[in-house]
Amino acid sequence: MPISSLADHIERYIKALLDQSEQPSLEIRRVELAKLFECVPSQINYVLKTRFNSQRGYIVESRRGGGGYIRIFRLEPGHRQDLYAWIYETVGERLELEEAEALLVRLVDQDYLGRDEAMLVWALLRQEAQKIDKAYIERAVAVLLRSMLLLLLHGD
Amino acid sequence: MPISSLADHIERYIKALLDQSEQPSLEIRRVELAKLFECVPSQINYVLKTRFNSQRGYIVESRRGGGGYIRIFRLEPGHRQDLYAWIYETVGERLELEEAEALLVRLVDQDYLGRDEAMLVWALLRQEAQKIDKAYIERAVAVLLRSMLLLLLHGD
DNA sequence: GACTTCTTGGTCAGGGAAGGTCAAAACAGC
DNA sequence: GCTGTTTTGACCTTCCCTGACCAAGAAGTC
Repeated sequence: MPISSLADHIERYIKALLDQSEQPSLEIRRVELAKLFECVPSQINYVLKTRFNSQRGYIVESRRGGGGYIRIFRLEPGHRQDLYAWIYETVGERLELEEAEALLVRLVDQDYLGRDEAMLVWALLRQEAQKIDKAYIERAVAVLLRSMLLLLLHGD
Repeated sequence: MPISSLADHIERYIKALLDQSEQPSLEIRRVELAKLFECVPSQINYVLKTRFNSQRGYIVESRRGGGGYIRIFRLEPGHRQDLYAWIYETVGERLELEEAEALLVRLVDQDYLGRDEAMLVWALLRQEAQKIDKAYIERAVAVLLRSMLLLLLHGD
């Protein structure tokens, strides 16, 4: 691997912008960034996909058409990126309710989550799971728990 | 500094007028607005159709001919006590992504939700929805949005 | 009252301006 | 050479904006 590929440069540039920004999110225009680094626009997508995915603690949202943009959220400013990777790994694509409960307990034990927050997540999870077709419960639990955790952990 | 199209500017202008106004409604003349923003009159219709539809909590009424006008009603937010019931009702069992976005915009407009929070929920929603089997997207969106909203609004 | 004209607003299709996807080529490190 | 990563380009989707044409109400004319 080269010390610094073009993708690495773009990654550093975006992270610097995020550092400067007061807000938790940043808006860029794909064409402009591409022009700045003298590359094709789709290179930006590659960087976003490999460096700014949710496993690494980022969420990317975009809009096409005139006035389009790409918005990047940094879930946790600074450190502890591994927490997000861990959540993605642990939750996975399917999760039983019992596993979800165990996971919540663990997060509370390790002080990533308050007890009240965990209870609320648990209550919501159970309530929604009740209404879901058996065949999809495990998938739904995974998606639900992951989203709620990302939402909660981001404020700390 | 959000990236803004002309439609976004017109939207903000109209909303500012509504905010200033004592009444929940506002009367405009299509030509005048168009002149103000140096665009074609039909651009105003585009803004009304995409930003001030009933999904987003607005009702538009108009009249042609001499002395014609366009009147925009902003539906007042329900009482805070009703918020949960309202969310359950509005989200329902299935929800299209488009409807979810409209609901989020509305909650921000009516100050139930911060702009940053709403953008994050939206980003998470889109991201998770992408990975879900088409046949279940609308059910999943409903469940996800409801959970995230209840999680965020809890405590207000 | 019927006709005409003027004054508004409405609709819709098409071009343009973003961003997305995917597969193949190029490249770097063993 | 083999493998995994990067880079590119062709093609696609979504959203914005305009202009030509349509519809309706008001006011004047006979």
